[in-house]
Amino acid sequence: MESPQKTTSAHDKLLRAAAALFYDNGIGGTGIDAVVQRAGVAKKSLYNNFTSKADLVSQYLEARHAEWLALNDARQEGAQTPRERILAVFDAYRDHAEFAYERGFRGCGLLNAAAELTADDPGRQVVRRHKEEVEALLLAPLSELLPDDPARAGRLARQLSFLLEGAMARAGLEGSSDQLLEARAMAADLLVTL
Amino acid sequence: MESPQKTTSAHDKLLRAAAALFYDNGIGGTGIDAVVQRAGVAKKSLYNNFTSKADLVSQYLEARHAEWLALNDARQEGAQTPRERILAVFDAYRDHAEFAYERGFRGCGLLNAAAELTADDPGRQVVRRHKEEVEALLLAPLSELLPDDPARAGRLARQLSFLLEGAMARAGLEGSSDQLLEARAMAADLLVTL
DNA sequence: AGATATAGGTATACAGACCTACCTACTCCG
DNA sequence: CGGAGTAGGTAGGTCTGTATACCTATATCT
Repeated sequence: MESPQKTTSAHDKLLRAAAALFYDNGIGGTGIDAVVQRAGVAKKSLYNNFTSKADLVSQYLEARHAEWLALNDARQEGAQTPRERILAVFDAYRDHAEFAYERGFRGCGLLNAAAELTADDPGRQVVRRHKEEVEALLLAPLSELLPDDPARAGRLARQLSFLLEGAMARAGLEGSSDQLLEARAMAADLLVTL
Repeated sequence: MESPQKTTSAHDKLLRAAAALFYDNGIGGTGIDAVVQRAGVAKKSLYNNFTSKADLVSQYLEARHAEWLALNDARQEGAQTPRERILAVFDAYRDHAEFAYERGFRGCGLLNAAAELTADDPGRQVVRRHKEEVEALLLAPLSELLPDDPARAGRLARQLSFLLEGAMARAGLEGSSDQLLEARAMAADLLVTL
């Protein structure tokens, strides 16, 4: 089987430790030794569960994406109208921002990672997929609201996703997640005319 | 005096080389040796002109900020109305995006650097100042357009700056600067109602 | 011209990176 | 039970990074 949870599998402990350190100090700024020390496991265990640091990074990115999806699903549960489903995406982003580790909020972990990965790194693909998925989640309700104008729905989805991304980038710079609330309010404003 | 241009001062050669390498490979991904080799300069010269790599990074960030300001000034020359002055800021960002080195476009160098710098790094302060300055450049014409509603002008400036930032972040991910054109069009749309 | 500062170039200290090796111990499973 | 797989722990190997030292050569300034 995959891993029927022995105590708390070394794999999970490593991923959790890597998540905190990668987010706080950056990927390049985090050494293998720091990860195993924080995880409280032997270095051997790391290389039993991951083929390399790049593999650990890749799984870290996937995990953060999955983490956000779960938060979004939870928010979508409570959303009824298309308009609420759009704002739920903004709420999910804000929820995700609460995942700050000890060094404080530093913006979107996926975006930060992409900024530090080289252009050909496979990890960037994960980040691109994430952003596409978010945009699709914005587009679906908009298409419902504007069934006769798909072009406008597409432009609006893109605009909202830019807004979200920009708010996240600025939030990371300032170290606060207030910008995500602002962005949500802006999105709500844009939607009242529909 | 400062440095009355001997031939092409080592300081400039180093900054130019660092700019290309930092932008293409990231700051952490760029070693001192690579910088001096590309600059065609001795390592001694680096440590004569800069106290450390951190100093080089800091001056790199300042230089990119100044570079953008120059591009913006040029664009503002041709702008007459407040509306044009706002769109000129978007144009300047697009101009700046054309500063791609051999590895292609990778988004806003300042934002990428901030993503990879730790929370307490002084370099982040430079990036914050840059973003504040951009937002101020957006706010001034909006205050002219909305002299009786400064609150709305402020919100709009912030929204436009989020739009710009988000487009830049996405553009860096995709490796293309088309998103900046989209953002300019969105901004133009938002301004027609004023 | 002579003094001072800057530059080239190589060698090197010193730390930290990623990864592997070896040995021991526990646990799972037929 | 006995063997295989996973885990802990330490040690080391190789590479790369930042920064300095030393010596020579060139350029600038009085």
